[in-house]
Amino acid sequence: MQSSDPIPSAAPTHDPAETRSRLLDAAEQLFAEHGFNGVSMRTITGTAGVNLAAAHYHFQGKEGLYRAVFERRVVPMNEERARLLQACLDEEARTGQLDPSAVLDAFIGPAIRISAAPGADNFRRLSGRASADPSPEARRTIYELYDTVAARFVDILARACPHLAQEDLFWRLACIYGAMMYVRADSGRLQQLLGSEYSMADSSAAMHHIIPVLAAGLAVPSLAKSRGKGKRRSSRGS
Amino acid sequence: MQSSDPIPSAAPTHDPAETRSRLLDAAEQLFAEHGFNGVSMRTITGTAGVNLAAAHYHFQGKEGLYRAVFERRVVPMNEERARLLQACLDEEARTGQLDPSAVLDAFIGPAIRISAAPGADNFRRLSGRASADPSPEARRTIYELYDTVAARFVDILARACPHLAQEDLFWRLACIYGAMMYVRADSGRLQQLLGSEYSMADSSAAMHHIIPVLAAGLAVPSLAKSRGKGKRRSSRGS
DNA sequence: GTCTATACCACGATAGAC
DNA sequence: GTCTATCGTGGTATAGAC
Repeated sequence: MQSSDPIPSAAPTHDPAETRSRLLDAAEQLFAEHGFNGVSMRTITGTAGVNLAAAHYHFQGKEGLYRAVFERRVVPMNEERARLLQACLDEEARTGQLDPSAVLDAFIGPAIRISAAPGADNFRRLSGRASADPSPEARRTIYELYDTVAARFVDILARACPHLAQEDLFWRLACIYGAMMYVRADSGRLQQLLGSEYSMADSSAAMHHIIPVLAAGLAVPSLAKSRGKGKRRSSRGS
Repeated sequence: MQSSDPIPSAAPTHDPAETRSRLLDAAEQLFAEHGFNGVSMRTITGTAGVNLAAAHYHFQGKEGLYRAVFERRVVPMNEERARLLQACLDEEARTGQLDPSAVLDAFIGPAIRISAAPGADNFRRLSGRASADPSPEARRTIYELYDTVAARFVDILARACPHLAQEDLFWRLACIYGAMMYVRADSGRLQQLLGSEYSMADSSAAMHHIIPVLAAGLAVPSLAKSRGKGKRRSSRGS
């Protein structure tokens, strides 16, 4: 090649990809340990060995960095969720049956097994806490990343549980989401209370124990006080 | 009165009790909305109409104020929990039976119904988030307030579920705590996903739906891979 | 396009006047 | 018991070097 270099990343002062990933790794760890508002950009950039303003250049500030930390992990996780949910639907097309346990597995599994990805253990705790932790604005930002697949999950789960009214579904999902987030957040509270050494980082144990318990909760008959009707889908008139 | 005033609280510049409660109310609301690190002492004192340094005088800083917000609500809540748990034990002494549902009710009920107390609705969300939200140090501080009664609950629940190994108990408690905290934290996520208007602030609906679901989860037989033994207390070999 | 140096205002905390 | 002044540090923004 001659003087005018058509390859933009041929010889940058520093490697941008390296700078970005160093920032993401440091931010992931520190956000997980101290929460969004509990860490300073100066601490993150110091840990990453990157200049403060360079972080602003790449991520447009703290919120942008926070969001980028999530995007890196959530995008592949969503793909796995979508794939497993589709497998449930395929199974339904074949057998005419939709197993609530399989649907739970397709949604919770990727969220729990994420700690198996290299370096993602910090993200597991971070994402568990993020569902409640930050300010409403920050939560919305994160929720957006999950929205499409989460809505799909809720829809399929509702189909798998035709005995449940919308009201039932709401509260059972509270138990499902609550358990999933509590395990991901891994506060250490139960180890402390039980004086035991079981670890929530053990994703296969988590799945083995939690899915059947949540499935048993889903199997409980409707508890909706069906005054008038109050049942689910279709003509949900007032 | 002449120059030296022997009565300390006769005519203070402002009423200390008023100052304290105004600060607690403002802090409770703002901490619930934005988290510990998401609010400034200046915002809290500004909302309360109290001077910044006066807040430091009364609560020794931000952490002290945070802890005081919890103490005000948790102490009476613990008393109710202890009372209801004792009722479970009395019932057991009479009938020889310990109902897991009743034990769940005794522990979760006071935590959910707390939003019925005047002004405590903010605290419900705050306490739900606090289980994961703040830094580890701040979490320890809060956990201490719950410790005694929580340990008692775990113990009684274990007795009510003799079919469960310690390992089972660990994961079922994760579901129980997860659901309880998720309902208290009330992130608005499920309303958004379901497009429905059910409110987690409705404590009687929450109890009506959640207790039977969690109880069904407790009723699931042991899932512990009892290799060797792994079972719980005494010598209930596999 | 990538990064460094630096300046800005708000924060939590404290000392000392009233 | 309450307030003012002040200090070190936080997130953010910009100017300009490479």
